[in-house]
Amino acid sequence: MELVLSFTEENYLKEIYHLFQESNTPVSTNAIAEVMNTKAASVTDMIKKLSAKGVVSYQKYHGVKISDKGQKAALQVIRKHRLWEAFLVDKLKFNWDEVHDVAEQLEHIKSPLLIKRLDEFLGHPKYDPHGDPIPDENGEFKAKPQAPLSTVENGAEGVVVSVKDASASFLQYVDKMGIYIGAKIRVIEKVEFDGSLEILIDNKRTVFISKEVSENIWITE
Amino acid sequence: MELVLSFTEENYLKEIYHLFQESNTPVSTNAIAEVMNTKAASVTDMIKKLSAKGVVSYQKYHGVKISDKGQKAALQVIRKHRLWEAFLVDKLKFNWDEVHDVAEQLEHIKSPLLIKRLDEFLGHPKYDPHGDPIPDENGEFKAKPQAPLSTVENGAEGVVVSVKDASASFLQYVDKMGIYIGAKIRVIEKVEFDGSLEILIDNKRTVFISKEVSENIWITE
DNA sequence: TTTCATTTTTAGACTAATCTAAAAATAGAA
DNA sequence: TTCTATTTTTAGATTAGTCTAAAAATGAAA
Ligand SMILES: [Mn+2]
Ligand SMILES: [Mn+2]
Ligand SMILES: [Mn+2]
Ligand SMILES: [Mn+2]
Repeated sequence: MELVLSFTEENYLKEIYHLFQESNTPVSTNAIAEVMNTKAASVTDMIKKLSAKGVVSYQKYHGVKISDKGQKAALQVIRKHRLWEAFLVDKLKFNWDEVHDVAEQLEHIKSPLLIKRLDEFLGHPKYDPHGDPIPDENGEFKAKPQAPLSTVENGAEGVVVSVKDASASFLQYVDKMGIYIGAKIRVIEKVEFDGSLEILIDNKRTVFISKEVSENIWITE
Repeated sequence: MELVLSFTEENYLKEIYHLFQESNTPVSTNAIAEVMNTKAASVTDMIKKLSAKGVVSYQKYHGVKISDKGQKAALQVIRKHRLWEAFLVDKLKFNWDEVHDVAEQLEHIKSPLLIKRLDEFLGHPKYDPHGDPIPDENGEFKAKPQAPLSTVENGAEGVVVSVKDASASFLQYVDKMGIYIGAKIRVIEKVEFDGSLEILIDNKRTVFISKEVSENIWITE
């Protein structure tokens, strides 16, 4: 009765976990197709397989919910992804924009001993290079209280805690702006019209960022 | 025109490389089936694919030879396998009998930067935990001159350079006998009847090993 | 409460990797 | 040189994951 998921099943489950976390309501077939870069028909097939394995519950035409069993499995994949990202940055001197694609591969390596030892080798890190929390062996984690820059008030101040887009293009842009995990940000002005922001970084540099960018940079409350 | 091999194609090619090295004659379908734990019919199918990609040359009914292109590709997989084994032992404190299965997975991770950095992180190791040489980025490597214990004369002496079986059961047995890479071995007596050996390890301990075991332990000449 | 745009599922095909069973080719013994 | 045991290939299925096109269900507007 041991749960074994394929490479592909793990990827679907991980995305379903994230989507379910965001809304706490059943996840639609189309939403999954979107993030997985596949077609709705493929998603329907996969959902049936995941449902048969008990990691999601599925009501035809009404989307999927992740089960406790599925949640546990998803969190172990996420744990591996983030531990590997930490390894790549801390030990192999990768930049934070170079790690995601490699971690997408490494997260599927099956070896409990490897993850245990990697975690020890890294000193049990609590956060990955993007500020995301690393679940422990039981799937437990604690995210720092945080809010997207896009929702804070004029004049508000905080420290960058995490970034929510791991794409190389986004992270390289963030680098160029002088923004990093731990940077001190003050919102100078929020433009009503388009939601763009003028911000002061580390009391030194003023930059303008779009609403879209500000939604992906989260600071302490 | 860039060569892309699937996970499975890489595994076939690696084994074809090893088999071709051993004999320097065309490798038979059955020989491949044996080491790949598949059936001859599956091998024939795969050989056609590898041939279409130019990594092997194939004469129907007369076996396959690996091409230069194939050799290069195989050596890069072998390089990754051995680098990961070195990482697991040197950094994550794995025993030498615990690394092979994990390395079988890790060797397929696609990221030139990862391998470059891993190699640097490990200090450009020349040999893996089993004494096998690690090819460099150009596929070049130098194995130490060595011969299997089974072929040396009575009274011969040497230092263990490598072991040729990476299975956990073999390596654990080798451990128990007190044999390791670097151990000094003297052949006390070779039994004509079954080829078994009585050997002295590090001038301290005398043990008996079968012919089969002695074929997998290689010492300096 | 009916209509219809949108979403979801089904049907049928395709590719990669595998299998079994049968046919074909090879090579060594007679 | 012929026979035949063995090896190899082909034929036809199967499974996982994907697709397109068509059918079915949903739900919100009229
Ligand atoms: Mn990531
Ligand atoms: Mn991350
Ligand atoms: Mn190995
Ligand atoms: Mn090895």
